[in-house]
Amino acid sequence: MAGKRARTTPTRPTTITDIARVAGVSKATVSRVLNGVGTVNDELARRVREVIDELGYTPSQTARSLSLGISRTVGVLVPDLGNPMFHQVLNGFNRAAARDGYHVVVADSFEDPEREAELAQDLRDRTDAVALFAPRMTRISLLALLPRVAPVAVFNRTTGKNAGSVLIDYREGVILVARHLIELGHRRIVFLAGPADSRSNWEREKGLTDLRETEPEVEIIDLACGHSFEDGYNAWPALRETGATAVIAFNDVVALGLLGRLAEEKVVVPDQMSVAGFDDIPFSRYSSPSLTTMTSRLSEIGERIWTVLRAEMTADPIREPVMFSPALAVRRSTKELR
Amino acid sequence: MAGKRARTTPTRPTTITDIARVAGVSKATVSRVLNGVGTVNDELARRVREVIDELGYTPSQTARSLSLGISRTVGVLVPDLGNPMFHQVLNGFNRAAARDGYHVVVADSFEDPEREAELAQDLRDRTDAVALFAPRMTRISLLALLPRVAPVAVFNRTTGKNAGSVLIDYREGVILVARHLIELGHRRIVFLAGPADSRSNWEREKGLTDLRETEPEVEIIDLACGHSFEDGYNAWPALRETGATAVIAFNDVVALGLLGRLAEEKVVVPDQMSVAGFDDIPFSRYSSPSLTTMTSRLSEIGERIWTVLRAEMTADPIREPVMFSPALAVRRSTKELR
DNA sequence: TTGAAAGCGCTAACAT
DNA sequence: ATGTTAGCGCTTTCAA
Repeated sequence: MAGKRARTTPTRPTTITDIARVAGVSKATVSRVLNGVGTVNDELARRVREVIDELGYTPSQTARSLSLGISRTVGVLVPDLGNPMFHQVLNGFNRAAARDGYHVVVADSFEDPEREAELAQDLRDRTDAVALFAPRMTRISLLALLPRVAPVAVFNRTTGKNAGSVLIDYREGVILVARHLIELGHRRIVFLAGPADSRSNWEREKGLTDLRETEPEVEIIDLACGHSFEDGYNAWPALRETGATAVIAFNDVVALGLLGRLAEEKVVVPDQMSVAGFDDIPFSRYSSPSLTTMTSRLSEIGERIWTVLRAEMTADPIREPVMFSPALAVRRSTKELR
Repeated sequence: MAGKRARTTPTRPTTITDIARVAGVSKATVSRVLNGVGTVNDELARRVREVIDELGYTPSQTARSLSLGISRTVGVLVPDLGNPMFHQVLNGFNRAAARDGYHVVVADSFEDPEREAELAQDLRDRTDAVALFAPRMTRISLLALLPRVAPVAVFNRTTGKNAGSVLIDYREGVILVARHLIELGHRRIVFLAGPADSRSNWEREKGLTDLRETEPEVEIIDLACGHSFEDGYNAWPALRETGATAVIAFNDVVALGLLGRLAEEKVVVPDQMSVAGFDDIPFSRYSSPSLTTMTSRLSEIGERIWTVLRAEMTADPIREPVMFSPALAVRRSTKELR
């Protein structure tokens, strides 16, 4: 006889076998009781349930998943759980998944493109599908990863129809924001750029490039910045240099960081400087002044990502990119140039 | 012959058996190559790796976990991923777990106490251990859950030594904040209370009760509020009624929501009203004015939760509650009463 | 209605 | 150094 058990370490305390033994029935019966299938004699069922309660047994989802071939769980890879924008999306996603009886587990890659592929893979190897939220990895890596983790849906990245994708039209968004500023009379506008390698920054840049064509009298200045509060806070010296009267921040977090700095520097917003952001995170309503920003229905987007991911799990996936058009939320941080 | 396969639905495309077959070796050899154990002939190993690459194979973590009895993955249950405070902790936890070669998956209960037990259970049934972050469930439910999900560590809840626990000393924290305000000359202070059933709110209340004893000349008024931006924003009318000159918010999120409202109402902070928060979330540095708050080294706390959870997985757990003392971060939102 | 047993994909003990 | 095989905990087919 070869092949004893492999078990390196702890194994679960109570298994279905224990329940079966104590209740004096077969594992099959316990399984049937557990899953409510095949008519089981009431008396037997009762006894089984009693034993289960008594021993405090819960089935191993790992074994169950292996046996069934599915787990009814999906994974989401997020580059930065700290970004409120992702919560909103995650929220909608979670809700929609729950409606379909799916559990959601989240992994944070902490903005490390190197780890993303491995984490996505690992997540996928324990779940039925994965959603990648704006991964930082290069397009090459992304395209290489996609087939290995299918079914997969991607948020805010294009996939060349190699996976479902849901995107926010940042190009349109930045134009909306910029036009708003232009209508207010601003002629020298700074764009505080985000991570150079991110698609969402790239799209904003494209929108601005278009705009420079159609609005030649307006000066739109690019300033490298970043994506955090601190980046916004630190952007002030360079911003002042430009003599701009309005600024479009890469996102709300950056805008809010900048707002904090401007307050310290006694630069009055919006009187001396108009500031706009992107994403409409919850706090942007409560900052002082409240923040003009590009808004999109993030939680609806999350629900849509679920729909797309769900379709990926079926025979006919939705490969046409789903594009969401943003809108402008005008609040107190922008004002007519006097 | 009975018992065909169970498979309801998809099964993984390539398995270790495929690799073994194509490479012309046994599954054991493939496994050895995969895990770098037992000396495998270089030539064979090379061939195996080639086939693996070619077929784009990655091992099923589910099968691996079942066989090994462990997954080197732990779960974290969070009541609200939207609360920045949890990220900070999660951050430290993740980092520490990664150092020990563990993966972390997160589940969000969306503040629903009903779902917490089930989610925790499910999480546990796919991982080696779980960390419960300030669960909303009642103490009874918590104590009932603990043995069922062990190894388990709990953040910001007491467990009566039925599990490892790490706590922030909010009692001490609120006293620190209140004393600061008292020293500034404030004699009528409002506390915007959080969720009535949460331990962390309860602890703050206790601290204030103590304080009312030792500082009889100071009036500390309790106002039911909540934990969100909106709750803080909406607290204004009731707050004004009291005629207080200083306010301690349940947390930074509430304080920030209030700050937004005060700005709208043209109540100048800190000149007309001092405002303090709890948690020191990243944004509290950048608000205008920056927020005086109770700070604790959240990411260090996260690391400590990992240590405690790790110990729970061994023969001698750390059952003595680990208490973190908070400190005061004085910033611009509080000022001497003139 | 119930039980026996095969098999999900993997690991490791054992034999060679 | 490599292969054979039992077994991890579960589900489901098949037989009774």
